Amino acid sequence: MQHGAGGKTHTMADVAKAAGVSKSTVSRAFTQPERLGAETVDRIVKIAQQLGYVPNHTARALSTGRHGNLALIVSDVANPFFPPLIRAAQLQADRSDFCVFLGNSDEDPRQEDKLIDRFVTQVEGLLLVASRLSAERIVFHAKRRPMALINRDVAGIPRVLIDSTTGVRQAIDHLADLGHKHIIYVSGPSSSWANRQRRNALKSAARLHDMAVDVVSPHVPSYDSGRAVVPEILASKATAAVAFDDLTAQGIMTGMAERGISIPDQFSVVGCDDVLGAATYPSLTTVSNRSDEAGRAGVRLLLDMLNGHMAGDTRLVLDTHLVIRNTTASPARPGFHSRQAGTAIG
Amino acid sequence: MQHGAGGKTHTMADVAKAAGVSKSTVSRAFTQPERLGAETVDRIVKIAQQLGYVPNHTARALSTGRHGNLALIVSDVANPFFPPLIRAAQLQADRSDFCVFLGNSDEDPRQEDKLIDRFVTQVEGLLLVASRLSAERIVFHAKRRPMALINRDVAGIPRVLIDSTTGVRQAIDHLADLGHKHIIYVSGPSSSWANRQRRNALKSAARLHDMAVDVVSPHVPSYDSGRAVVPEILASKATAAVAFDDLTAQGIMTGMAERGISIPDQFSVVGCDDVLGAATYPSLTTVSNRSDEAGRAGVRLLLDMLNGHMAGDTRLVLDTHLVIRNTTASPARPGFHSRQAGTAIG
DNA sequence: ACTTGACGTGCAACCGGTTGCACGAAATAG
DNA sequence: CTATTTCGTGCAACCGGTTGCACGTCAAGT
Repeated sequence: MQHGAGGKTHTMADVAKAAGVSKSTVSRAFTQPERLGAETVDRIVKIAQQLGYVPNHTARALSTGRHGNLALIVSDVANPFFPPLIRAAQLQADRSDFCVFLGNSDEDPRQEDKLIDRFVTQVEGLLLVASRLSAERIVFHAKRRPMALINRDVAGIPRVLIDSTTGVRQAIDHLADLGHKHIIYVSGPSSSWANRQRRNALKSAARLHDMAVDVVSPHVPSYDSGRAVVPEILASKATAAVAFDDLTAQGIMTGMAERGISIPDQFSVVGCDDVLGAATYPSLTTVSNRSDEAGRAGVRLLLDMLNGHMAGDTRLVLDTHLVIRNTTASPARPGFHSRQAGTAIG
Repeated sequence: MQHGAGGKTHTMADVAKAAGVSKSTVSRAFTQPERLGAETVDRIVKIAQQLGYVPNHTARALSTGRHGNLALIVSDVANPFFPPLIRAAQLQADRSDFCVFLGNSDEDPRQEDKLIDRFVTQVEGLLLVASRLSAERIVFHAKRRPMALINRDVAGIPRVLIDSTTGVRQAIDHLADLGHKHIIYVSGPSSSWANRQRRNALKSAARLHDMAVDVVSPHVPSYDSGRAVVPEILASKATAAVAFDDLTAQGIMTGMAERGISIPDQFSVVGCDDVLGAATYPSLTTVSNRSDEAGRAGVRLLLDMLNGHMAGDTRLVLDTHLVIRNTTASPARPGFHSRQAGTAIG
């Protein structure tokens, strides 16, 4: 018999019996081998191997309080912003032999509360990404377990923030250089911290260039709503649009194309988050997001806390920059040709 | 004091003391309330609520063997194919109050083995998606814990398979109807079960229509490799390409556009997996994937097993269909204009 | 040669629940 | 009115590890 062929998992007691020692000794053979006789450790390890023994994570967690698990809660797994973040967090956790629970709040604070309750007794730390919870709830949960936040700014909780401000400012500078005098911001959900930040950055940067700014707010950031707001965009005098995210921007591009409006010749578009890479055509000018770095940093922060380094009021800010591709150009000269449908190339 | 304001989690013993009963009674108040006096249950529940008591998942798991957790292991979280699947699996698990561990094998069988070892003692079931493990390893792990597979066909293990065959066949029929006589398949990784399936389906369907088939194999399915293989595609006489997945197809579209070749007027492209929605321009004709259904079904299968319904050799096949959008058209008439760069519209 | 200490290992309690069994009281049967 | 269930609850063992403390042995210290 080899490698637990029986199917059942072996326990520490099995190993102890087979090795002719006590449970404690087996336990120590794995956790503090230096305190045991070298040949004892060897024998135990070999026997354990033969038996296919794997220490029971649950039992260990119960007695030590160290689960080796952490919970990662995001608002929507399927939103392309998150997967790279999740992947990076995963990888970082893996380096410290941590397992990660994934929770999907579906943008619903109550669901988020429920998930936390379900996780809280079996993880050492919580990592909340773009949490929709109230600040009070966050603080409450933070008292139960070590916690870190990503893209949510609550004083006293260690957090890492992706700062779109720098990137958005660059975008406005870029548009100003090209000669745009009137732009429009297509905003995301009002509850989003990132949305507030982007809108504000855009407005203040535009003010420096004496640009006019319109704002249109779709219900939810998506391809469809981007496409849907195109008429509203065209109703304004803007010559360029900055969208809350790339999905929205892509929708806008499609909407424009459907009306025969050529991008960037007749209208410029800038996205945010760079989730599409250069995959659109024309390839989208956008603001980088660094979500993978955020994921990595979030986990690192959390793990540091668990190791006693009280991170206290850490506030890690990752700045962003503009990625210039092919959806921005100088505005069409007035009179050269109008933007209205019908005048476009067939 | 309310709601565990102290910060520490309360234990069952605390509740028992506060309610003047024994631990067992508190336990039963939650697990089998019908066996207790109604007012006793009420009192305990109320007190538990006041204290902010949450049953310890870990302790419960240790004594019952029921963790209420399951592990979901995918080959690459960041591949757009997976997030919808993960999301659906998540949701389905949530309905049965299950927590899900997410594992990322990064296409590496050893990493997958490692993850399973780490998970196995704290989950009730394993769900492997597009596993890169050998059949032997899969069978081995399946003996330790209930297991289900997605897009991996191992006899004896319950599995759900997304069958691209039907969709690919429809794609070929569609191209044949349009008048294409020569197509090219841009394949994915050779280790991929889906790739083998698609290539074979394509070849046999093409044979029925007397179509010529070329095959080009990129190293990894991605936007970049799609873009890179365009010269190779153009070197063949094919008038249409079927790509292993949408990312590759999108890369091809870009590569074509860069050479001034108009899609679908001068060349037709079909993707697979429908991960981009209608988000490209022109919107991509592709084969549906139903990955969300697969995720849901996988979890359901697993949960059924846990409830004693021995699923035995279940083999659930989800067929697919062609989604016709705007990247396919009749091939350019020979002589009307050539496909070569330079002749394209400015 | 006798004490002292280091070293290697075992005992048993503990982590926080669950559960088979037993026990006393109340309800029903005879 | 006693005999037998039924009902509600407590006791204590158990799940599979970890860990403080104690014990025995052997080598070094004096």
